[in-house]
Amino acid sequence: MIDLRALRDDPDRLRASQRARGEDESVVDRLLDLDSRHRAALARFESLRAEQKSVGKSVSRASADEREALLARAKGLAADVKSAEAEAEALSAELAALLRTVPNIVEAEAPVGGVDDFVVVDQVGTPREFDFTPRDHLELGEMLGAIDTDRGAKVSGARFYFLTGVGAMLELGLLNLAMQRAAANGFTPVIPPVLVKPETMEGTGFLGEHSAEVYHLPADDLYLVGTSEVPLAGYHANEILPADMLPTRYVGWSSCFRREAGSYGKDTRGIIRVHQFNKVEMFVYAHPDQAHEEHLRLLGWEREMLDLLEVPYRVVDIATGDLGTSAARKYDCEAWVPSQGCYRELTSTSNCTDFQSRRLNIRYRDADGKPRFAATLNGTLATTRWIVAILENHQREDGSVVVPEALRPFVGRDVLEPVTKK
RNA sequence: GGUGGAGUCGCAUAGCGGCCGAGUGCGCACGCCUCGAAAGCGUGUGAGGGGCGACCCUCCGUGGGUUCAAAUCCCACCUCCACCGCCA
Repeated sequence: MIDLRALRDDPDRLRASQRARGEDESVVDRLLDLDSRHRAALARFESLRAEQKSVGKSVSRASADEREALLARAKGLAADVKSAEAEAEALSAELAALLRTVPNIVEAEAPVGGVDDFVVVDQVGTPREFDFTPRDHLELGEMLGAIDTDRGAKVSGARFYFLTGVGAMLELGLLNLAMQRAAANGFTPVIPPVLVKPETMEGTGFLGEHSAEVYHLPADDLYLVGTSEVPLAGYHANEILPADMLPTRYVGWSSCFRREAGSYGKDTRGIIRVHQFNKVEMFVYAHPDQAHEEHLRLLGWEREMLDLLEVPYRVVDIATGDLGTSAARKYDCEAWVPSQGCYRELTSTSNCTDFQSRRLNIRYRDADGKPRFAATLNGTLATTRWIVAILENHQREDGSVVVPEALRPFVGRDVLEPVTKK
């Protein structure tokens, strides 16, 4: 949620942001209009209410003969107050509803444009030259006895899979390495709930344009999270954090659930795009003035992980039109996938500034003792999808896969050997 | 799932439907006292919102209701505690 008072002072800032996102600019004037009507209604209600209170008080002190008249007046006022309050509340609800549809204001430095207008910030490593035809991750996974999508489909349906044997070990190793690195960097490890209440899901901004992506359990009115960003953002909801607590860094490990609605026919093979996967996610509560620097630090930690896994990747500055609702700026790291001959997203780090904090009411006490909204940031340290990049980039002609050095202690072996020839 | 109890301004507690429209203790901050400290004394001490301002409004788990007036009465829900049952 954006800051209404800041909007009053500088409406052009939101206009520019909406333009950059390719979103409706007229919302600015509708907001300003609703806001002033709301404040007028509120003033009306408040003065009537003040009068009602003072008249009400005088009722008890009044003599018997004054009483009748006062009571009549008080009754009249009660009715007026009720309708004035209803009017103010209606406008307030309308304003809040409109405000909820407005995405975060983008960082001025973010590249402007759509999905394809990202800027490549850096490129690390070069795609490997194969002197044989590289296999894709699913073929490798099946040879290694690591990935079983047939049985995944049998048991749970399309976009589900089993990780078995070295596949399971590889995933655990990857996630453990990520947790271990994050802990070493000062993050507090967290295993959060993966079912959350509506207000938590709403607060993180996932029930807007992405609501079709989210699993909902109607019997309990709970949502399955698509990332541990959701419970980690809710963790400090409705709290005022002491100033010296910032930045507070958490690293969450959770299963993630996504409906992948509307992606029929896209990435149907293997485990690139699935309904359930595991993810290690960094989540930081920061001082708004330090959010940008913290964002770059998160990117740095993501790159450290990718470096450890020895896969070629590039860093991409996402364009304004492709930013999520809550993000003011977003960097993705994309790893080279040999079988596809292109880079695919492995990490994503967003600076949500105080957008989520406003919705979730997450504050900190500033130096002057006043509560202010904190900034929130998130970034990926490992996901199931990384297995794709690891298998494909480190494969050998016979279908075996060399385990990256850093992963070996966690996986327990140097090379994954095929269990079946194909 | 059942029965009983409880949810008040950081913590702990008080609170007859209006006259305290939230009191007291602790904690905290500042001041006095002191060579310095402790103790003692004094003052202050929540959040959100509106108004140029004086000020005003909202919030006593949440949401409804009764009333001129509700922390206080009624209804529903949520959470916590205790015990019982069921499952592991």
